[in-house]
Amino acid sequence: MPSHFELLLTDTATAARRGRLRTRHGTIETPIFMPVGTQATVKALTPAHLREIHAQIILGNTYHLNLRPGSDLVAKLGGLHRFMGWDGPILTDSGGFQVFSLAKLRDVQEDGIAFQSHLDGANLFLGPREVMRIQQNLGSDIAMVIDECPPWPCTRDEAAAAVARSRRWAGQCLAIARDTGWLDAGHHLFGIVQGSTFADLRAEAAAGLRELDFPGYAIGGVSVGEPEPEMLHQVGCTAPHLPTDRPRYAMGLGTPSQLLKMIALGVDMFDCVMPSRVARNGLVFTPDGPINLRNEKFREDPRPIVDGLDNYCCHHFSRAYLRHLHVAGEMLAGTLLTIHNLHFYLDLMAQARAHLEAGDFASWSAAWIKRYETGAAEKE
RNA sequence: GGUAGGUUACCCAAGUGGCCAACGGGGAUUGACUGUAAAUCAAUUGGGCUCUGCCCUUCGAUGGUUCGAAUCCAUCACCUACCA
Repeated sequence: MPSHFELLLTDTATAARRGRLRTRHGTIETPIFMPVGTQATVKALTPAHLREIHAQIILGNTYHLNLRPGSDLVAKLGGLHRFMGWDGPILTDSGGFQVFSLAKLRDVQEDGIAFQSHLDGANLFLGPREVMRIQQNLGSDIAMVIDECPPWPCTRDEAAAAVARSRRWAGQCLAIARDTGWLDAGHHLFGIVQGSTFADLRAEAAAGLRELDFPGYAIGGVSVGEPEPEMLHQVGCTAPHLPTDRPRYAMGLGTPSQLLKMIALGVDMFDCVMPSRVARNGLVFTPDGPINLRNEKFREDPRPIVDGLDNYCCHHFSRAYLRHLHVAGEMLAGTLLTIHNLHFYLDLMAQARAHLEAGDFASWSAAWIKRYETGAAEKE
């Protein structure tokens, strides 16, 4: 299979990579963070905002969009890009994670997963055939295979079963993508490595997917409640088993410092609801750690969240004003703080790319992480 | 001047003899948030401590009844409505 991924360089001191991925809607420079837009919107932002903070690619969600408004409707209206007014690349998650997050409404069967809609209780079924049809309807630039994402902790038998099932489903998804001309048309399909906390199962899962030859590979089954060291360990022992000439995507992660640590482990792509969700809850990121703008100490703080950071929020507004908006329940707070947090993440990735090119990624990253985790922001 | 009702913690507001430092809201303070059922959720909100409990001070003010009062009685202050 022709690769649309170009590995520009690999760091000498770490396993970090600088890459470039071509999609139907544009080229993505990696490492990259992808803002999450589950329901055909990155909550609180317009596509214009996303452009302004230099978002390269965003996420959508198969499960949610198929439930509402329905993928047939989206297809009828010209596909997800036109529907939501975003002409950049879109990656759609398959809904496998919803098996985990909506566990009470789930029944994992051999050829797919039976869900009960969290909206109205209607029965819904997602298998390889369904998720591929939905993602084709949506017109995803990068589709994800459907996988089984077991909770943490889980037994070795459960993890092994999830790996086997996920591998089988991955093969079926890939066959559909090939047979329908989806891949030839320039769309991508990523396989997902499961295996929970069992390194050998993850190696086995990676090998199995590698045989199938995917355009890209994701590390799944993380950010499901496990402690951070465990999460980093699993990412670290999965990445080396993935082909170097394909993009690697750690699903659902992470904090700013976690991102840098995972870049050093050889991961190229990330997505996480954290920056957008916590923004709406008043938490914002700074180079000195996160701060909770709701805190009384920011009541009269005239400074921007991050002095000198080049985004609309930091250019125009004080912490005192942003705190006021949030405390008063004004919806503009969600917009401005989301702009800041996502830009902070995207800017961090841009810095990482620059330092990879400059050859000083390791030292820069170590210093950045040290400053961030020292938590000077909280000690002011 | 008369009659009736009212005065509870930052605000609103339950509670009419012991299970009351006092329900419930709001506000405030703090925390959580990792492939989004989240503009959500949780804790705290009289003071002190040797803090899964104990002590002190509080329900307009003062005095009283009672083993025991936010709850009953008396007087006073203020608020509201109606009558003069």
